[in-house]
Amino acid sequence: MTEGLDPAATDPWEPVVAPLTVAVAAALTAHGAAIDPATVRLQLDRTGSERGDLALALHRAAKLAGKEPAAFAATIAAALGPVPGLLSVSATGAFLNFVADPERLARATLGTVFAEGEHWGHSRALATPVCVEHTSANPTGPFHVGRVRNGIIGDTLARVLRATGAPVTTQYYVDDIGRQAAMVTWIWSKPRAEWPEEARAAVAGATPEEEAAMRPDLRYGRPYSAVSRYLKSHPEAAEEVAAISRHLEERVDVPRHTEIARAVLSGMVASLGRLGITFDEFVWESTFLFNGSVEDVVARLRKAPHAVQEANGAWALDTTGYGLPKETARVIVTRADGTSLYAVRDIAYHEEKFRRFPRVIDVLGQDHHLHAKTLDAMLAELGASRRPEFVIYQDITVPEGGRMSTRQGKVVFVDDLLDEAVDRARAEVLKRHDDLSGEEVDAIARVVGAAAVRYHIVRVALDKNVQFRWEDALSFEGRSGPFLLYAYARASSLLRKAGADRPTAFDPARLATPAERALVRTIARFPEVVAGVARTTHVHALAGYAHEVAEEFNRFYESTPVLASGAERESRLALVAAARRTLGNAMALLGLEPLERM
RNA sequence: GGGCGCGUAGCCUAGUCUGGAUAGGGCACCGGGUUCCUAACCCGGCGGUCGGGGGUUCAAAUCCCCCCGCGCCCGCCA
Repeated sequence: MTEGLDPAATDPWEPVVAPLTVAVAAALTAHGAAIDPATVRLQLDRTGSERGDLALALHRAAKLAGKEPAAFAATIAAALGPVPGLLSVSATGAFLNFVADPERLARATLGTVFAEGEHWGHSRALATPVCVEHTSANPTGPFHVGRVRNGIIGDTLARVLRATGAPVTTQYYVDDIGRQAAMVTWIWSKPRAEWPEEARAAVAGATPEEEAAMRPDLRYGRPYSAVSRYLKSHPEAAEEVAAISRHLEERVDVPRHTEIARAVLSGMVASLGRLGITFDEFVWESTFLFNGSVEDVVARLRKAPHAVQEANGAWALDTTGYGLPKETARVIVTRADGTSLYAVRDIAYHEEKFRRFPRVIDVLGQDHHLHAKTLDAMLAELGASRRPEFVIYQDITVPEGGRMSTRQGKVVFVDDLLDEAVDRARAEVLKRHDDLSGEEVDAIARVVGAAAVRYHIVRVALDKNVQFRWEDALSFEGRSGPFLLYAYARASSLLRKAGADRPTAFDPARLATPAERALVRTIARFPEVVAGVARTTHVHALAGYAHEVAEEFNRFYESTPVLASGAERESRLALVAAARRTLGNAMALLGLEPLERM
């Protein structure tokens, strides 16, 4: 679809910005401030205001030229002849303000939107294949909201990278041999009568039939916290779990282990599916143990320049030279008994990734930050030529303090949140419609509920803790997922009523009201936003942009008649179609399903 | 104790990388708007020592230093 198109040409602002930066750089250079166009572009303020669409501060350039700033700005403004795409240039104090030609921008913007359709906003800037690993929670029970932030960030990032031309493979790394998975197997392979009292209590109340009907992650996950607590005070039981772990590592058959792990994972994945999160591949940690690659990594690490053997026979790596804090510089490679640790197995996994992908991105919670640095140091020690890029996000915290924790009972499960969101959405739908079937109502409620939850989590910057509060997570107003869906549905309704699904004929001169022009300017920024998110991994910026588009569309909608308008009707319908397309494409990148009506 | 991240109105949040002109939104609260295209909306109002102090600069929410608060990490767990 976009074949043959110059990637830069798909950004409607580009035909304005490119000649402008060249012209300004030339004027500055001619007046004693030698600055190249690239620097001008970087310093150009594109936020837009009532003063203009673009602005440039000239204080530094004035200093360079040895002139008084305001006078210098006036000189430059006067020196700039007509610039293609610009309506006016003015100097205010030491600032230069530029107003883009709105008709030209409207023509370029709507034209590009219609030409590119579902690829509008996308580019082919990043051609390098990339593996995005995210979520990777242990198969021990249902997802809580804290865990799912990883999946929402990872899935959104994968969608954005695909939209910028990268072939993306998403992976979920399943730890099927560690202590956590062993705990689940340990309890479920015991007769119920031999379970610790607290574990029995955790599963009480369900008949065998009810239990069999439960989704596997819910079913097998119930005794997990009780078992975890029990093991802390019962070393003999902890030893049994450790034995299971060892057997797994030694490939001794552990009855039911794989069956349970797979079942639990299938339930967890179903839960993520409700949020639109899917994976291309599941990678089982055990494969690296069984195919000999862990053994190989261990052998190479023991011969590495900074390898040291402890008195008890354990092997470690001194990573002091890699910038890790002194206290954590000694990384254990193998235990005294010779068995491997998670960090070492993760190296085998990453070496495998790099054999297949030139670029590797890992989405990790902040609790794994040190692990990420350690992994990087160990890969360096092994002479790896490529390193993973880490996308680190902060935790979701709860009002009573600290992050969510299943074991401490400070937890909200994804399914419970989604169920509540869908229930509330259903009530909202029923308030407004009596013409829909039960299935239609349910279908809308499912989409709206999922959008509310997913948007609530992506909207916050990665490096910020998200405070979880039910009422905020379930908001259908203001800066929310349903707000986006609502604007989309309104636009869809207009086009439906006009009987024009794909209006493409428009006259830019007819889009002259402030609301129309503001909407065009916002739509035009979409490609830049997508490219920026791909570059920075700041997926929350996309959530913010989508809200802006919906907001501008709503303002336009409230202030401007479309169907009942006269000569402007066709052009306004085209603008509605462009807004709907932009919103739809942005929502697709955010993993939100559009609704034609709600 | 050491390390990483964060601190913006009653609450949540954008902007910090790349310093610029009155710090954008949302929730809550107050006041308006529907014989008209979906009021899950729009318009107006209220509300800000950008955690505190110092520094750099013509200019600091943004850069540097110190301090305070919060989250997390510092396992031969994962």
